[in-house]
Amino acid sequence: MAATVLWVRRDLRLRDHPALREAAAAGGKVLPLFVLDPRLADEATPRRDHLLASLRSLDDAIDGALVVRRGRPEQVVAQVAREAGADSVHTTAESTPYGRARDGRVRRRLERDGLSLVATGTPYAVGPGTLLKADGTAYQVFTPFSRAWRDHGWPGPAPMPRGLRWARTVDSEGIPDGRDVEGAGEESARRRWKRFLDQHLGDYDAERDRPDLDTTSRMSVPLKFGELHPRTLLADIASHAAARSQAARTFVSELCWREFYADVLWHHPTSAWADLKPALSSMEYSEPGAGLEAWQKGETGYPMVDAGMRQLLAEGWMHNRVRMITASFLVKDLHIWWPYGARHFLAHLRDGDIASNSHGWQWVAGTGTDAAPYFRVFNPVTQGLKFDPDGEYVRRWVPELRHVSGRAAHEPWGRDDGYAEGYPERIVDHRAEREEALRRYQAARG
DNA sequence: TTTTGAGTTGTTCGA
DNA sequence: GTCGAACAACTCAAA
Repeated sequence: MAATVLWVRRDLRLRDHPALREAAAAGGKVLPLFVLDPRLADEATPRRDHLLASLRSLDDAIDGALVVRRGRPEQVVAQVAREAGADSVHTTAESTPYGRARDGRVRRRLERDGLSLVATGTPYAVGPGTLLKADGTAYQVFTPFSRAWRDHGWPGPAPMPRGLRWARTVDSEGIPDGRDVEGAGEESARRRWKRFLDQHLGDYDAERDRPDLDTTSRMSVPLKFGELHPRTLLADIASHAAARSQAARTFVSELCWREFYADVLWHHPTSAWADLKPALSSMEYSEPGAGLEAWQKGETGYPMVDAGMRQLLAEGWMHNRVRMITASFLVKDLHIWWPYGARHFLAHLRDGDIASNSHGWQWVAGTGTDAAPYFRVFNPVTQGLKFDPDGEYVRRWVPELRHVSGRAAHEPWGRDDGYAEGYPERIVDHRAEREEALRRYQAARG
């Protein structure tokens, strides 16, 4: 019997995988294919490193059955389907502008050959575009969306298919060499998740905003690559002893933010790189220059900002609270248009997700759906004192400040013990730039 | 159909 | 130190 192709993309797992189940249900062997699209795969980024490591992990888990081919998806998928003698290609639906356009091209190409592309499931508990208000339009505000999302509910995790057999009839080009990445792959993600459930979920409400404590789940990366499905996480939380706690509700709410932003992008594809709301289109921005560069390197002279930006470069990850602080600094202290910052984040984040990244930025910049009010300007010092109360996070990432003990590390200036030691002076005065930001927003609104 | 009130991850100021 | 008000505007759902 002919094989069925399972075209995997951001679903690099075996558990809770409805498209895999559908492919297996077709009756024949399943041929798992990953296409290295040169448009994405040639960029030397932390995300690519993670992708390759995760592919190796998946390939190991299925005894080397993964077929990896390089090229344009519409050509490669059709070619592999032909080689395998398949009459259908199964996949998990994608909802980003790039993914939708690509899948449309692949679908049309396959249909020309008399084959079908069958999309089952999405990387979300509730597929983007599913929830609409009573008047039939999309949600624009998080809270009503989250109520509708909870009320809608979701199915339990998909069981493993029975009698699954992998096809080994098509040659693979192999997975390109890449840096070894710690924690890539489904099993590793599951271990991290179990540890979070056992040790940290109960304190999530109290500790989630603390970048000095490594007690968040860090599930953004596994969710980005589909090493775990959010449905799995939601089911595990529902059966957890702390399921009814405020901590659990808060964690579920964070998952919902991810789903909300995917939904917004579904309805507004151009919001990936352009202001969602035209209200601030006349906003006066500063040209990115030395300020952008200092921000990117973590040399602004504001310890909390610099710690975050350096963590990003070193780890390919940044604590969510610090993402808001650093983003606010670029947009409101340096007055630089948010896509410059979003692009930098996306270039370095292992979890870089177009929907969450762009809309998180637009939330800070005040240009998005359900955006923060324009007068909400983060104070990098106050935020540091509040969420890194002992200065541990700052000292971890800004070694120049290691001799400044305690919370004083957030305000190293004006000291007579020579704090400088190579740490830059503040590139701007926050109080003055806050006023300038408010002035520009006022002018743009007028 | 229209009105009303709640919501939204912050900061600053002044009592 | 602590606390409430002010800082707008707009979406959404209930009344």
